[in-house]
Amino acid sequence: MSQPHPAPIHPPQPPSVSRRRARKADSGTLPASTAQALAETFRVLGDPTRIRLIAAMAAAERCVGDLAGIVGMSESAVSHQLRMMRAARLVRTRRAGRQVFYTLDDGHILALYQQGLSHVHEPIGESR
Amino acid sequence: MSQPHPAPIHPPQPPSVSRRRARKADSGTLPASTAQALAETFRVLGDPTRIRLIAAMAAAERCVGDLAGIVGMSESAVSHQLRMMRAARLVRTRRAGRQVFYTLDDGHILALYQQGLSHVHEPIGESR
DNA sequence: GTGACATATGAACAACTGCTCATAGATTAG
DNA sequence: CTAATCTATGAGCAGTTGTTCATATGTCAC
Repeated sequence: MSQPHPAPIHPPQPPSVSRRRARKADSGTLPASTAQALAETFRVLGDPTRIRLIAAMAAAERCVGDLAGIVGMSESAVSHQLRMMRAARLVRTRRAGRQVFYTLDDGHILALYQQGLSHVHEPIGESR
Repeated sequence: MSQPHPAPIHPPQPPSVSRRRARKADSGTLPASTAQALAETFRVLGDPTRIRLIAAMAAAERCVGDLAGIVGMSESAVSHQLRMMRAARLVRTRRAGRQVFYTLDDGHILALYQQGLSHVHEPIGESR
């Protein structure tokens, strides 16, 4: 806290050289590796093409060619994206002959997608 | 579908010039604007610094200086990030004297954060 | 008004992203 | 084996991102 929050008194403070943390091993901090991993998950979700791929897979298991058709991109571009999504454990693969079918990795991914949708569809005045 | 999915028969097909969509106005597609908005939300969540800011605000309302201390970055850098997060409607502001306090915009953001955490903390074998 | 503090903003730049194109690998039919 | 099909991968490059630094704005004490 840079200044005493509760009581709105604002005395000019000494240089405040050493910025204090809010607490010590406090709530509000995350292990760096956790923050990294979580950000990585959201980062991969944070692209319109990949969101459309997620949407397509939320409806059904899809092969690469189908996904390319659905999002209107080259199979190469889609394959690159799927590779990233797989590395981030957003999707799983299943091979069937020449085709490789992609599905959402687990319920958490679907839940994230749906939770995100409910935020986006919210009126600008918000629920609080 | 590039090939008949249900029955795993793989006859060599004609050039398949026109890639067919999976269906017409099918499930599995999203209005472009929705995909864009959803991706934007996830994109802003997709950075370790911003995730740590979210974590800090999930615990309590915070002013810019505190947030800078918590994540160990300059107040300028944090202010830039908060501006982006505000534009994406992830956070709200409240001014109190010289300080500006930031909080998560609504319950959806907290839910996304927590849902993401539960994905990240999952064993690599997944819940299926 | 001046000075101190808290926050915001613009420019600049290295680092990264997402696509295309060419090529390689994997699988199956004949 | 060869040819066809489906998918994966590497290089290259325009566009974007996250920081730093300098500067501006806002608020309060005096």
